[in-house]
Amino acid sequence: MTENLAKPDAARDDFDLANFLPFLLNQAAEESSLAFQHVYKNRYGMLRTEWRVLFHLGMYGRMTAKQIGVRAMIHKTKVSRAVQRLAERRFLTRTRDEADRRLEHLELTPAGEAAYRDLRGVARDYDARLARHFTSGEVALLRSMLRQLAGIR
Amino acid sequence: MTENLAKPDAARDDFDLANFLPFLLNQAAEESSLAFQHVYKNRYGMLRTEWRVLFHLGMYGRMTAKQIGVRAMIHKTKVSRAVQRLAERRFLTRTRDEADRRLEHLELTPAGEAAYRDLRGVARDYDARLARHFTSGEVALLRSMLRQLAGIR
DNA sequence: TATTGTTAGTTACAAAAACAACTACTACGA
DNA sequence: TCGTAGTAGTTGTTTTTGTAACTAACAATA
Repeated sequence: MTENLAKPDAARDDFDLANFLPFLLNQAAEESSLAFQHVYKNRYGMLRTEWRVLFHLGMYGRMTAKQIGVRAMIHKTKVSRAVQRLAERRFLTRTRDEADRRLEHLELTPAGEAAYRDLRGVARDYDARLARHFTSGEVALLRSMLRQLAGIR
Repeated sequence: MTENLAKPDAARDDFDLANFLPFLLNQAAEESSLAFQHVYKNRYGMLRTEWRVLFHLGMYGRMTAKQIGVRAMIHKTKVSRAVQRLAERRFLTRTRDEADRRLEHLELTPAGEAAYRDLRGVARDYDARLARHFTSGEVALLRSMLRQLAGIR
């Protein structure tokens, strides 16, 4: 092997991508979501936005697409398409508001509730499994820092 | 406003999506990447995978697409397309290895180096700005936990 | 030197996301 | 009550991804 090849073991400067917070956050988010993603995808054929919409309806009950979008910081286009797909699969019902006909109230069907409860259980276990690698104080700090970084507060 | 609407301020059960680690990680990753994303996108027309490839070449010097993929945990298809686009824009050169003609050595052009140095500076400032919200101990712990969650180690 | 397996990288096609334009409806002011 | 502006939600079009199949080159071996 010639010697003018790069030595990929030593960075050429002091910048370390692996310590760059946006990069680290993305890697951690992707990796730590994989198995959960696998569950909602294979068990219910759901996409990322779909389980998020399902969870919002499951946690807070009936609300409009707009409300979901604002709370979950999801663009209305994505909410609209997620709602369509969830409605097709009979996970939720849409009811036109007669007082303000622009609004559509969304509500989980029994099937939707069942899926929500199932996935909620999976999520609880999943979260606990991730947290188990750290002390409870560390996890509390992590959540608080992430909330701050996300601007959720 | 009618009173039989959902009260979205109180969850109906004890599960809190906003504390679910994969969700929190995703939100934090998305939000905290937005402004940086804006820079590499608008200043150099780059996509996520492209700046990552650029950074790997910038940090470690000449290497093959395969090596980048393994190091950065990026699928070869994505690397291939990112390399194509970076080559079109003259940010890198591709040299066929004459000893093993399957291999292609990638190397930043002066323009690529300049873009890397510029973005590296942006990344440094950006990281410092994010870190400033916390103590240095907190940030160190955060990075270490994220690395663990990402399986980077 | 065929044969089979493996590796590096590309390409084709389907799925999904992003962005913008659009419809239907409500609110408000002249 | 007409015009204008704003809101809720949908649809169409273009980019980007994801998946899998593909080509070209090397390696090992019979």
